[in-house]
Amino acid sequence: MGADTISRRDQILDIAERGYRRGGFTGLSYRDIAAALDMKSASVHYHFPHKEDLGKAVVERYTNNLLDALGAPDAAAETEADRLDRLVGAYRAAYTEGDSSCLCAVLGAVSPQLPPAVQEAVNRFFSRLILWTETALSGATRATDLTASHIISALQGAMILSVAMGDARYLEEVADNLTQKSSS
Amino acid sequence: MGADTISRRDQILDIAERGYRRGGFTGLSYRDIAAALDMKSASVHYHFPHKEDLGKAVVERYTNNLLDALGAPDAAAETEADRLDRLVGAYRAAYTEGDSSCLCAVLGAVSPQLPPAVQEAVNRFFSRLILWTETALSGATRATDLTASHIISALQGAMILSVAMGDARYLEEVADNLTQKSSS
DNA sequence: GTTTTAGTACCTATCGATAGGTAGGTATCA
DNA sequence: TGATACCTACCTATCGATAGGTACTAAAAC
Repeated sequence: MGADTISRRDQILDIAERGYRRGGFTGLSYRDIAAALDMKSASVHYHFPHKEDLGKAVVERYTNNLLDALGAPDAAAETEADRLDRLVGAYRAAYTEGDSSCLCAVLGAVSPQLPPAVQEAVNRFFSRLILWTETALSGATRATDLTASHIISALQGAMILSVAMGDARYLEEVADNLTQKSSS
Repeated sequence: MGADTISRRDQILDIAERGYRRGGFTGLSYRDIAAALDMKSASVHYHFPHKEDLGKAVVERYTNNLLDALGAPDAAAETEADRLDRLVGAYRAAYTEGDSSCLCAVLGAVSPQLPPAVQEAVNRFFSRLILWTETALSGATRATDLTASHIISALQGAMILSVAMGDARYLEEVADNLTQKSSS
């Protein structure tokens, strides 16, 4: 397959990511995915034999994409405020992309009910994101006195609030609040 | 039925609340509820004809219970810090009760996929909670400079983080952070 | 006082639909 | 030939919901 063509596997992951973010793990079936791609559900099984495989792959890809987008948490040429801006920007972008919640908030909220591999992948998402944030904010410039847990919680919660209320302003307000704190 | 006996209707609501908080709206079936109460699913339909009816009733009861527990947001004999403590305490208690997320965060995260009446009830939960918080913090003593949206977002997000990570410390940390801010 | 009615609260049986998954098959290509 | 990537057909299981039924009770009607 060409470099410019999205593989079928990635197409499935795209649909699944969007579907899980909108409706949760049980809210999207293999048949839904198949229909969206004009194929049959057995073919989805070909790429991902069990739903747990798919869920895990979706979360891992989402995790890697986010951390790639965030970049290094300790690059010498930037401030903590720069990094915090990038984190907040990633959340804004994720909301804008589909008016939906963060994948791992949706899944994490019902974590104990998830298949084990998916649960572990969600756990790793948060561990890595919190570590990134702690590292990003551990420099000398004290961009904010809020902890990494607090920032991630606020962003995740604000995203859900905006989805629940159908209004981006809640996330915007919290995002501004977090980044303006870094200016004060 | 006696005042000390829980009605069948309330038993169903209890099971549904717990089930939805743990597994989301699609994660709990009428048959699950029936099995938990040693009855048949048609009997659940007797009390709540459609799943939408049940979802709405669960959210409304949850909303009323929380706001009752929070009490008046503007009683003269207390400080803003008292009220913030009460809000944070309610979240702590909710987590402790079942190691699960806030009902309306779980539902709100996938709000557009919910039946309309459930979605509206979730919307009303957040509207009322934010209004309560704004009112509680609108006195002269400036207990915190965080907005109501920020506080609710942080608490909701932290609760989900604790569920996802299987560790109460995340919620504890954010809760302490919010209430210690009010002391400074 | 007895019978009828209406309401409550459950049940059995069933429907159509959906869901994860499997076995066996076909077509293509290197 | 083997690998890849799809398909048909089917399985078991589950789900929201419905129709018709039973049992009980209190109140109304006779």
